[in-house]
Amino acid sequence: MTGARTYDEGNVRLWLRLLGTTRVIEKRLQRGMADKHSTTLPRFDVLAALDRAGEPLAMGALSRALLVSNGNVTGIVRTLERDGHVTLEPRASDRRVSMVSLTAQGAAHFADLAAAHHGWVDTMLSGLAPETRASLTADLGELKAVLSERPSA
Amino acid sequence: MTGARTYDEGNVRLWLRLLGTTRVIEKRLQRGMADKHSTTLPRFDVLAALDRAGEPLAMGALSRALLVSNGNVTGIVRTLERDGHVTLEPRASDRRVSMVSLTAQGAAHFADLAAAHHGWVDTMLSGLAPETRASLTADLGELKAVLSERPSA
DNA sequence: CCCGATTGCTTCAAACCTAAAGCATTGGGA
DNA sequence: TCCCAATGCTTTAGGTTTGAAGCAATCGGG
Repeated sequence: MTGARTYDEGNVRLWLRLLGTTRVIEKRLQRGMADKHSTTLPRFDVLAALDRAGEPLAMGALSRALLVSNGNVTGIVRTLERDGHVTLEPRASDRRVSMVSLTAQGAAHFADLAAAHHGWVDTMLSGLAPETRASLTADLGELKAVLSERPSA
Repeated sequence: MTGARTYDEGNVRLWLRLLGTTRVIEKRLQRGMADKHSTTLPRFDVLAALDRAGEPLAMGALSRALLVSNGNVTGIVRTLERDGHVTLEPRASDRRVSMVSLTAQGAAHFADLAAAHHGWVDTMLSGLAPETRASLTADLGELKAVLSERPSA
């Protein structure tokens, strides 16, 4: 006998598969960013958030959008600023707030990165059967909803 | 007109969902490990690999099992050794190799962590419909196979 | 108006992570 | 036997990440 379980083994199996596949894809993207464009995924994520917003964002808005800590964004934005991809300026109406803007150079850089990123993702996932891709996308949407309903585990 | 696409938008959408759900779960587990057990996921991963193997593992075997760099394992194992959870010893037949063993304390510690970890995962995923869980698990298996077929993007 | 709480961000210590360089050991060919 | 390439690990520099402490600016009650 294996004794009474206090948890369902199937859920752990699902989690390990989710984690495993995500890590493999993420490592390949990370490697591509480093090898072909001398940058990193976190920097790409910040540029993507700014591009998506279409307007300057506060540091706090960035950290909420990316699900990372405030201090983390400070460091990443600092290197992006050093490399000329973004500029920082206090908001006139509240000087505590630092607004981050994409420069023309940053926007052009991001366009390159996004094209490469999308191409890599497409290459990696294109071997998947269309119906598998559809059901994965739908099921992950359901999972996301389940996770939202129970915010704190 | 949007012009000819060189990639399929649906693949990127799937990737973003995969990444988003994985990050949410991972952050909660990370938080739980820190708050309830004063440890981290990478440390847990190393202990899990040793427990799973059931015998001492070389540093290189650990880094391959965890998909992380060699130097990374060096650092994590160093802190685990400092805290008395593992011991390090050169292999007699080849002194270049460092064998990592779980101590009794490390094994007991891991048992606690594993129970908590499985409980958290079970709680987070238990809201999922059984058939959704089954199809997710199966589809992720297919995705994993697809990724294995094309090792380098 | 004033002062204490709040808010937005930065700094800090500790840990994680990688690629590249370095060190020690091993093994194979001349 | 000797040497040198290959192997296993560690070190290093640079970047990512967090939580907590700290600083500056703002806001609100008295």
